[in-house]
Amino acid sequence: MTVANLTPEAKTRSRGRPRAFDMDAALDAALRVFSERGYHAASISELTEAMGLASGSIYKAFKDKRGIFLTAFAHYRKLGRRRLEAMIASAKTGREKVFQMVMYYAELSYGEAGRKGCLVVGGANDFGLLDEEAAAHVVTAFTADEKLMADLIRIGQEDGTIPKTVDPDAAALAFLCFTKGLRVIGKTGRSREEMLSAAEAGMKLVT
Amino acid sequence: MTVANLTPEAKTRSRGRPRAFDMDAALDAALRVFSERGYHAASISELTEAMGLASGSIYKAFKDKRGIFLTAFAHYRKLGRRRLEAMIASAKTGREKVFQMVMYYAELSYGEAGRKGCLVVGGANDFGLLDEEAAAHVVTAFTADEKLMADLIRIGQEDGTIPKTVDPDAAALAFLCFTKGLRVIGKTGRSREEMLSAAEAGMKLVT
DNA sequence: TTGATTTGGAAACGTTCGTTCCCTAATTAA
DNA sequence: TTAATTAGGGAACGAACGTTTCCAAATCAA
Repeated sequence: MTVANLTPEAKTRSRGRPRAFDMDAALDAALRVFSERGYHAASISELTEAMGLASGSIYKAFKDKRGIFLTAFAHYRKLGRRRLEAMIASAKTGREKVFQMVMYYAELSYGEAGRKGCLVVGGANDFGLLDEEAAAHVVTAFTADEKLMADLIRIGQEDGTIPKTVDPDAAALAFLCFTKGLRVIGKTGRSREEMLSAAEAGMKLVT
Repeated sequence: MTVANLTPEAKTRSRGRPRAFDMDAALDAALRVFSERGYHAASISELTEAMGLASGSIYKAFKDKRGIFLTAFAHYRKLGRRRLEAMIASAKTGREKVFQMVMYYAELSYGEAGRKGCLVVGGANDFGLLDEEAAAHVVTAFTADEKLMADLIRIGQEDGTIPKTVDPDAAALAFLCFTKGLRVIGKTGRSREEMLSAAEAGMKLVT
């Protein structure tokens, strides 16, 4: 959003009063509100309080409530993807990578993180009919996850840790459902042990 | 709600003007609004229009918006459970019963029904923090599903169609996540073929 | 220094929300 | 018939919502 200009004078400070707040911290706060309360139940008052900004400032930085959400959503995806890829990179075989991905979601699906919930899953629920654009962002997020999982499965099939009889696309979609379902159930307050044993059971999908 | 009295004069009509609208039809309409829009985004105006009732009448029949939701929620559960049990009853072996249960959700997870979404999944998203009572109803619904699935798995283990090596509780929770995840992904508009192949892949959970 | 530009913040705005009130209609009990 | 009771419906209400406006503060360009 900042530094979009790539011409020679790119990094020069823009004119006018400089932004005083930390954008990432503000988005983290917005994220928290949106995922705990959902898009519609999150009010501007809650957002201003959590972000530590007056409504006028927010409306200058983002154009409206939807803009706050969409920006926070992109921020959320970026952070999540980074963490997920780090976990996957730590695994050696394809099967282990798949397991790490499942574990990533399982670890987010209990306790406080579980109760906060997933912004993408919440978005799928909040933008069913109207707002095609927001819904498209949700689809993009799901599709990226699904494709990543399919790639990991194929890696496993090449290194021999996953049977060639598995249909990578069908299994990837099944995993997508499974991991997003973990996040749904996680909102209802399950224990770490339950979620981890469900994750282990889920690995049967690549058998 | 009506006919709660079981004393001798049970079935006598209550005093005052009798209810003119069809309660089940009204709840069906409320259901549609709530699952398409979510609890918070569903306005009383939308509900009155869909239910064909004035706001005054609604507030007399249910005490408030929350009351409409809770009643519609119970109605939804009753209908769903009935359909689900019918499908399960049509299957002979435990494994086939599990498959029918998975198929039940897969068939609800594409096209129009998919876009409408699941009221229980939606409820899990809409009542995260506040409203402990509503959240408890969601937990009850999930738990019932999970228990039913665990029972079906045990049936399969007794009739020999599901390996005894499967942990029924872990697998049931995994199936719960998987089927609720189907409903989440179903909101984004997948094809019947995709969902059915995901359902088939999901059956690996009882392997 | 001056002017242009942008941010920060608080107050104010119009709208819509959930809810209540009140009057009329329909039914039972006496 | 009359009184009591409950449902139906629409108008009205206060509150909260998302948004806009306006002014002071901070920075850059000249």
